[in-house]
Amino acid sequence: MTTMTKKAAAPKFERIAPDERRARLIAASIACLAKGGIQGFTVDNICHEAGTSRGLITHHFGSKNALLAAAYASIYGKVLDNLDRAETTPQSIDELVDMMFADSFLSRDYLNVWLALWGEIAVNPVLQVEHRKNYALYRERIARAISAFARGQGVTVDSYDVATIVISLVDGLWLEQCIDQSLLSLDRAKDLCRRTLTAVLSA
Amino acid sequence: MTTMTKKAAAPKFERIAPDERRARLIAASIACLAKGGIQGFTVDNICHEAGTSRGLITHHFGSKNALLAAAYASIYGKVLDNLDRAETTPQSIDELVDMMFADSFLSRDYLNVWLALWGEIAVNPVLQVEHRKNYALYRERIARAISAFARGQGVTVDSYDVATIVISLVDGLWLEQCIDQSLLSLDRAKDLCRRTLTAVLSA
DNA sequence: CGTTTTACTATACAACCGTATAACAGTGGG
DNA sequence: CCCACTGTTATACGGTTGTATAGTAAAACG
Repeated sequence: MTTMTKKAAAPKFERIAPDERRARLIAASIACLAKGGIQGFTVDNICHEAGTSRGLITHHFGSKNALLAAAYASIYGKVLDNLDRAETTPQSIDELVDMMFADSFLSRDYLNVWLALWGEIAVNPVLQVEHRKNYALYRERIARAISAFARGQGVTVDSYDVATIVISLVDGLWLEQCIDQSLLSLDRAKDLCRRTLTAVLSA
Repeated sequence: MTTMTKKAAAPKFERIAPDERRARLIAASIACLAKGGIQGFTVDNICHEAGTSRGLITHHFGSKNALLAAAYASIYGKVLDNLDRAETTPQSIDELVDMMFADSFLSRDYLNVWLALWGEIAVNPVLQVEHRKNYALYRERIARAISAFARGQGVTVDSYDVATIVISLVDGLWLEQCIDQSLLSLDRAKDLCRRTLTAVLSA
């Protein structure tokens, strides 16, 4: 009664464009994955993190699993975008290494998300499809950069092999740093990567 | 009535030594992790896989999480044992590589277990402790093998750096093979590892 | 053979899981 | 200004979660 004056009656919820809402739910999903791994990826957690009610996941994505796939696509998309945005072909080993680690600035939380997703990919067909698509693009780009760089140096390499080595190495280093950050700093990881790349490319 | 003859009255359950029962529950846990990742690691799944009732996990381990830690310890213990059992110091790059991949014969299922556990380590303090302990021992042993091998070749290296590189590379290669087995065969993984090791050790 | 111990089963429990459903409310078109 | 549309909430649902509890049964000990 007391507040019953006709004063614009504060809206009971925020109504925003579907795309924007989807983006927020994806962001919340990533936050949940970072905090609690795949087990933290629950409807309750996500919607609480996003500040919405539980119904929106179904409404905007159809299912929780579809949201997971969308989140994965979003993350990988950002990585690929960063790779595309990177200027030209790397002119030095250092630039090549920086390119490989361009996304790791996103901190430990971000790495935990990858780890959580990787564990799920192996047992989740929908994620598997999403992964395959993106990984192929990723390796393609890394291989191209390596190929261009090697050509500039007058060296010939099987760029796909080298790309696989470097990607695996970086993933492995991330893994270690992510699991126990006292073992490895970003600088040391870059250093080890540089060292390996130098050796492999000059062999 | 018909079967009411006093014929030793088949026992209603199998009563075995606690150690043996724990081992079986751990084996069942690993099977569940392989099949469904960390989300497949549930009391119901594990006990059904082990052929027991649900009460035994609490009885023998105290909690599900303690069982998970025990399973991780068991897996890592097997890896370390295999490493110890390996003859002497590797005499060639090939032997070194074989040593690194000695456990991967345990197939894709086995790799899925690692992946599931890795994703959990980052967010599970109990697993984190277990991991740190075992990883230190693992790297120690790999570094020692590399050091001994390098000495035999008359090369001097920072064996810990090289160990970190190799372990990361192998983990990364496992990762890829595990996520999408169409990308990488064991032979090719070994080959890439051999190539990297050769390059790094001769630099 | 009777007693004690404890491995084991069965069940109960509250909390949480993902999704389906219905009602509500903000927005744009007429 | 009213209506249709749909983004949003609230709730209900059956099923599953991990653990605590109570009772059963098998083996060990005297």
